Amino acid sequence: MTADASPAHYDFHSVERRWQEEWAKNSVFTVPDVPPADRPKYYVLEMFPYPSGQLHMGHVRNYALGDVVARYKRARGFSVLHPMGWDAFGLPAENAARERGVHPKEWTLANIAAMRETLKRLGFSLNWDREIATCLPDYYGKQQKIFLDFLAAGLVDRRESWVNWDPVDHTVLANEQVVDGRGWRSGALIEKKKLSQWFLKITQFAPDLLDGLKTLERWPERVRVMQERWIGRSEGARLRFPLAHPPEGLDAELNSVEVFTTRPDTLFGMSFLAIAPDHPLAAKVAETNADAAEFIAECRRLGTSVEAVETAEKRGFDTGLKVAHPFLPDAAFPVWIANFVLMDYGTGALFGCPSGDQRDLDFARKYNLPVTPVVLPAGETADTYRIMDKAWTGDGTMINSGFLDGLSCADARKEAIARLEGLGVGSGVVNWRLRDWGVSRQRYWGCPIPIIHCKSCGAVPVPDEQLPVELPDDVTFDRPGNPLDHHPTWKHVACPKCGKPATRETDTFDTFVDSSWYFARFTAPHTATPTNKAAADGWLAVDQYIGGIEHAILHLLYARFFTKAMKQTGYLDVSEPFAGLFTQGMVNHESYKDQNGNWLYPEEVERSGTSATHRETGTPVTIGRVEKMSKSKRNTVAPSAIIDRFGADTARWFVLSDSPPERDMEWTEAGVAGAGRFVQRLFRIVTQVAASCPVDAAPAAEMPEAVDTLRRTTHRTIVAVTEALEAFAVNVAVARLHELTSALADGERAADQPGMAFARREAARTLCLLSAPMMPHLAEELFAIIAPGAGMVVAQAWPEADPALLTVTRVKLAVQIMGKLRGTIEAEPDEDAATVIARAEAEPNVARLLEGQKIVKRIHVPNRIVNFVVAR
RNA sequence: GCGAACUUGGCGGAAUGGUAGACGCACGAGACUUAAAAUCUCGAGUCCGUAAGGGCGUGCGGGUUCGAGUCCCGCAGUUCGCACCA
Repeated sequence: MTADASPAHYDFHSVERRWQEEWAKNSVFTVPDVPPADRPKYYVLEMFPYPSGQLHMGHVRNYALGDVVARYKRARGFSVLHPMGWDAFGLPAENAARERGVHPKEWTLANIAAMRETLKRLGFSLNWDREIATCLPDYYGKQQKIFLDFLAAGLVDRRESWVNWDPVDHTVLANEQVVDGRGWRSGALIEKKKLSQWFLKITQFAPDLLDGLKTLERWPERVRVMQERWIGRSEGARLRFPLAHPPEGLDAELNSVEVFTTRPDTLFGMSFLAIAPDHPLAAKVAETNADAAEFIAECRRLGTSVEAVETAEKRGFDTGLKVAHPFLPDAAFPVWIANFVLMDYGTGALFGCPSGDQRDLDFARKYNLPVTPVVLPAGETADTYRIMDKAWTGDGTMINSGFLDGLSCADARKEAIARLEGLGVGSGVVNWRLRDWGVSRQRYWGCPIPIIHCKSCGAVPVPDEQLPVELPDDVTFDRPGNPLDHHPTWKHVACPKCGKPATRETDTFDTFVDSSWYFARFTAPHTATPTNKAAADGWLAVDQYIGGIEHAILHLLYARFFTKAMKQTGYLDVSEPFAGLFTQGMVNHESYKDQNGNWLYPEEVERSGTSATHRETGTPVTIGRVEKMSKSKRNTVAPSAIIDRFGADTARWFVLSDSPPERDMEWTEAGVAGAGRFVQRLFRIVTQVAASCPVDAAPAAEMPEAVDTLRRTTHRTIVAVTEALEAFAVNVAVARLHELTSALADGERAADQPGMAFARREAARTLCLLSAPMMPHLAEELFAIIAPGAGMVVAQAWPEADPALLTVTRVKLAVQIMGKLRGTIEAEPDEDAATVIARAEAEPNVARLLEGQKIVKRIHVPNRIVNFVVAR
């Protein structure tokens, strides 16, 4: 499809390029680092992309939506910061290096260039001077500085931690890279291995991160709920169970087992103590007990696969050890190693109360451990109450519980904690599910952790003047493991403290670190320090953040943590990075398969009605599900190809048109084509108006009906589109613009009436201004034609509706009998009730149906409805 | 298992408790054309009826109300998130 030369055809290629150049030439989207004081600021940010090589439709939707907000707010008089950058570190670059021999840096920078090109063709109102790429030393060097400041502030820790180790690739894998217990790439059986790792102490901020959620009113409720659960605050008690007969040579630390419980009220129902397979005491037992060692090894193998966790039955190993009970001096309870106890939560040990916890009950039944009911539900009697196969987790009255008998569960919890504290063996505590954030990755393509390991001085921070610690370019990927480790010289340096030979840390940061502060860097991307305080304080928080729901937990939580930690270290002054969050839906597409079951690209398929055939071979094609665009299903549509065929405005208009932005949308050929037709139609109509209605056309004092109707539609549309955009209902705004377009086209029929030329120009001009956030190029082009000399659309204020044209002159009311519609009548606005009701009663169809009925009630809702209630 | 969201024509969807289906896509009829494309006009929830009009309609069952897509209770289905959290 090529643009033809006829004047009625809109040549989007040249027009779009021209306006993009015009905007760039005039730097219209440039804002200073410190927001100007004369206008309110507005910071719009979309989640920056990973430079995979090609922009996809999800990006187009995300950025089109952000651009609507940015351009709208600009028109409303805000000074808008709208930057773009690249989340440029990460594994795919290393994979490309290993598979195709391209250097990760080259690969990444080439991808960025390609994607930047496509983004620019889409005409987004981005401040390109602020572009950043996380893989450049200018960015990651500042990140190293922040890390060292966090370290000095006590927000960083180095400790041993379990990782998924791939023994073939010599690398650590993320949980999602372990499939069925094997490495996703090598297929090797994954081992659990302990490595020294750097941790960011996000748990220090757990209460702040939880409380902060309450202030995030413009976040989706479900995201807040997900984060709340992830942080996982719970109240309970910690207490120690001393070992009755500690084995010889046991560390004092292991003489007792510490347990966390939310149910200290049920302590008298205890029948065993269970520890995690990774618990230090389990390891101690395994030293001398081969069976225990075998059991632990088995648990670890199972632990790696997700399905195994789902279906694994509760299994345990009796260590033979016994513990004493703080409230029952005469009793002793067995210590089991159990596969359902998590080392990561609480203390890695629990006391089992089978009557009050389903897991404990299942475990007790399996191993014939005693079950003592301690909570009596209302309506049961102690003598006859038995626990069968369901534990009672609800409220009730304490029984079989010594000094707690007769208390409610809540009172018993308080009393139990008081007693534990009195005995000095435990206390009430708040426990958090949130764990510290391990940020070490054994990879090349990431931000180097700025630490030097010295045999005498330990882990020494790289001095500020030696920052950034740059990645060496001369690396090879011809053998497994981390290239930084194999590099002949890079890691060998002098210790900054003592000057003796030492080695650099060869781990790099988790890439989530890179994206945890980029929004702050955008406020002053060229400053020598990580942030410029005045810029950061001036622009932050981000007023509207837009991205996919897949980042609901990790990215958003880490960014919130970084903001609080950066506040503590003096980099900025806000507590929350994103005041408003919008999560947009995915872009889906039909998928296609040929007769042999191979996926086909949309452009290989010829659709006709409900069936499809292969474009070249003519063989039948199976139309599959509508699902997320993905390379593996080949159901992708490349934005650049769409821009080639239809132009940027059409692509943008379509992704904004039909579906509400928070929901998934389906990309269809017919849909884009329809959007393309609308672009052409608008162009035709507005150019026709410009040609036939004089520029100096004046409004008429007395407007004929058609003129009045068009002007009122114009002004009502201003209100409707404004409301829709404020509510993020872009699809509704699009619908209202369709309506105004049709009304404008209708105006031609009454072209000769007094004031119509003015009304049509007004409608056309308004249409340009209102559609500019969605179709900025077309809006500029048409505005230049319809409003010569008025300057660019990007320099115009958002239109204001004339209140005089928003009033209604006549209203149509529905007339109901018993709530059923029976007719409609017209009335003056706010006409008195008696007159309106009388007119309603006289409406022929209503009168007919009311014949012989007794009206018991007449309901009149002014300007809306009249409803007659009749006796039955 | 726990939690959340959603369910409206052939399709995407609209609708401060007040005329359900705006707007778009697909579809049908007509105009223009030698023809097609493009464009323009008109039509359309469904059933009965020539029509006027009427019955039924927002997943299912109940409730509140003069009036429910909208509020409340229960159920089903779909989707998403978390998942042995002591």
